[in-house]
Amino acid sequence: MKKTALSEPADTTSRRGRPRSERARLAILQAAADLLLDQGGGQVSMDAVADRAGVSKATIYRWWPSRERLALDALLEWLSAGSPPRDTGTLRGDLLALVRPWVRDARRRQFGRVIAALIAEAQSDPGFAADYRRHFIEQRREPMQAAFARAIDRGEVPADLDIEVALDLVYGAIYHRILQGHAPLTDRFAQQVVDLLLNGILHRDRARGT
Amino acid sequence: MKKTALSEPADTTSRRGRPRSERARLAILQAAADLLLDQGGGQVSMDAVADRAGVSKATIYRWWPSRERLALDALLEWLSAGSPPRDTGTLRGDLLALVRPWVRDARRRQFGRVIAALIAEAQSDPGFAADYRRHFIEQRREPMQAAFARAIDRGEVPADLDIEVALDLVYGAIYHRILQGHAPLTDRFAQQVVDLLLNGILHRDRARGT
Amino acid sequence: MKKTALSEPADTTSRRGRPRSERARLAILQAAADLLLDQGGGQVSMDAVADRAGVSKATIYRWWPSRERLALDALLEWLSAGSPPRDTGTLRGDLLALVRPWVRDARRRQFGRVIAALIAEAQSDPGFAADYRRHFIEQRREPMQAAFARAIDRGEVPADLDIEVALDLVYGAIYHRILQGHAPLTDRFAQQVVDLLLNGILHRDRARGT
Amino acid sequence: MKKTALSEPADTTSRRGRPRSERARLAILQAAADLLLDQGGGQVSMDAVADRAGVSKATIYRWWPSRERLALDALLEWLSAGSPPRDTGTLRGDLLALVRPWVRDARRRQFGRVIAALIAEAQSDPGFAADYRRHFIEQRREPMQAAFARAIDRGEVPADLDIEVALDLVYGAIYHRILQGHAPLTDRFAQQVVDLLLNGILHRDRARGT
DNA sequence: TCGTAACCGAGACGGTACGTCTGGTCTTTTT
DNA sequence: AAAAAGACCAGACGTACCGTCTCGGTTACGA
Repeated sequence: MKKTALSEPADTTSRRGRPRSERARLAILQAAADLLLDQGGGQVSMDAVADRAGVSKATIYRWWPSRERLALDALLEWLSAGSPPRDTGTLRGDLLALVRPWVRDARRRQFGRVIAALIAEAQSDPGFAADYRRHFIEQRREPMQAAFARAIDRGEVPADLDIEVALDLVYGAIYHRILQGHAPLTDRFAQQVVDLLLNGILHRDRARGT
Repeated sequence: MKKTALSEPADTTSRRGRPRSERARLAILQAAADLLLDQGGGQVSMDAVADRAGVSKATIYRWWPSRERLALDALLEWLSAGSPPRDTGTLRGDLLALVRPWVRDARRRQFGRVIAALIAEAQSDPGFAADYRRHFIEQRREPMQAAFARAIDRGEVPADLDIEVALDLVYGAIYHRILQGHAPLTDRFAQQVVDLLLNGILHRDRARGT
Repeated sequence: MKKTALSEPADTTSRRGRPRSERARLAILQAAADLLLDQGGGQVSMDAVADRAGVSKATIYRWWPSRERLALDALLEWLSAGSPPRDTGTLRGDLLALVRPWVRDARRRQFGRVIAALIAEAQSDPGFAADYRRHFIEQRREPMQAAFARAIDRGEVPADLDIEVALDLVYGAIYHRILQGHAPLTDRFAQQVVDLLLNGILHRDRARGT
Repeated sequence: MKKTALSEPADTTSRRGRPRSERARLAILQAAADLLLDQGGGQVSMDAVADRAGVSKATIYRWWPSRERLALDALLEWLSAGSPPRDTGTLRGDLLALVRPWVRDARRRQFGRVIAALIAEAQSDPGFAADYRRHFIEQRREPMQAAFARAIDRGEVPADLDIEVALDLVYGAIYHRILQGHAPLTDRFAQQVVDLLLNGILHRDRARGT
């Protein structure tokens, strides 16, 4: 299913009048995505999108309520080839399978800028925050929650583990590097994060390597 | 050390000309901090600050190159009562001593908005990003790095621990909750993060491979 | 012909998009004219005009490139009730018919200030100078040139008269009093100027009345 | 006597304290004159003069009350080599002797701009207007008034001639060309103005050459 | 001789206005 | 009905000067 977009006008079962131009819709999303990933979040002005898409500003505002909503939609369209979650048999395998593609996406062009702009907007627009969390955050947390649940079923981890906290450690660390940029975001880093979370950092009673 | 501000005129040993008005400086920082923490990052317009501080825009621009630099400076001034790092004797104690005050600061009024706005700006202004990291990120990482180093000295954790990754797990998790707002940021959460990092999440009882 | 204004959008045969608001145009010109003639040329700040007209500055700048262009346009609108040139049958009558209304206009409120400000601006803005001359200077010179031409046809003055110089004597004297203000600008003065120009100041050999 | 300047501090008979720096005074006047005649009247900002003269703004304001006063003073200093009025024996000779040097001065670099700016300022500053007229206008009218008086004594022109109007015709025409710039200001023009004024433009009974 | 009054440089300060830009809305004509 | 065009209001942006002020340092008179 392609259209998870936010631009649906409520219900659209009534079919009166001129139908919506698919050409315009795609041009707008494409222009927005280009601007997002080339110039960064701050450059997605409605004027710029309208200009680049050959579309009038009013047309954009008819379907998207704000710049950020459009940016989110464009980004979702662009990311939509999401990896289907896999069951590798071990928690470590599952986590790496989930984390690595995300790390690779996040390393792209101006991804940090885009995410940062979305987060910033989410701080002051509750409506947008809800959409953002649902489409961006929860969508990635859910498969990882399932992986943890499977690990509990397998007896790999204690049943009283607070899964939410564990998720925050994994995604938090990755987001931290994306946003703060104090150190590079590598595959090796992703692996280190997973291993540190699984094993902890304290010495064990008996010799146990990382 | 009090004045870590960004508005210092280099060195100022030459004392020619009218001296800078401390009154104006404080009024500006206060006004900026108020606006930041009351309305959120996006409301710190230069006009608003100038108006509220009873100061001319030109005076602000003489000392701060941009809105964001001013916001950062105001925030640093506001946070300046930093807790001096303590040595509690255990890594767990040290981490909690560092993390808890930060969590409490971060829970305040519109802190998330402010941080988010600063991060967003740092994405596209390298000069600002450098200042932001130096004054905001590194300043908090350093005492925690020292805590980890002490733990290694004590033999509490393996000497080959990658401290940077450990830091990212702790601060990343906290920042994640600050910014994404998907779950509350409590003292209990801070403790869970520390314990999970220290002990890992895997069962300990029996022999366990990686 | 009413609209000699400078704010015409070239040709505008294409009628796409929202049409220009005549209400805004008139409000701007009225506000500018009021400020011009009440406070004098220097007080026509764009902010003041925008404020008084209840219009955004951007709207003004869309149609007028500069404060001075706007001032000129407002003044032309205000003066537009121009006297149609008359043929009185004698050069003296024609000149007086042309000069007297101009003298009366020029005696109004802060006319000198306004003209002086326009002239000052014309010195350093060639584009504005062209408009200024075309709409302000030439518009008044042309009917007087015609009057002189008719006088030559009638044999009233020599055919080799340099009309331009004669015009400069008449209008120069009037402008001089407007701008320098060293003596009052009266109807009597206008008549003296005309008579002096017509008869010269040297004694005539034999009796010749004024 | 060289110093007709406006910057005299009242009376200055008390000679206490540091005497005024002649070096600074000259640097300021020179800088102002340079800016006036190179860039035109509008560019004589106090900051620019202070900068170019290597002097503090406060020093300028201590001796000159405003930008325009300084500009006038600088210009007078620059023009000071005034031609002493001559008696050539005929009115025509006297007028040409007075008008020609003035025309040559006026043709220089940015003279029009400078005069226009002074006139514009004089419209709204009565104090400045008085100085301007005294030093600029009257200074040039007086010798011409004397020339006309001599012509009346000689019986060259009627005793009831209104000299002020005659002066306005001559100077008005020249100023008109300086300020409006609709036609060049040549020596020939000056001569035409004088001759037209002397002889009038109407046909005479008998042949009389220009 | 030496205090002191006036000067000078530097430059920060509160202001005003500039001209530009973007966001979001509104009003037409065209499809 | 929807799209395209584009005018509109609102208001922040960063800059340039204004004229005032507070300094510290420097003359050169006059007690």
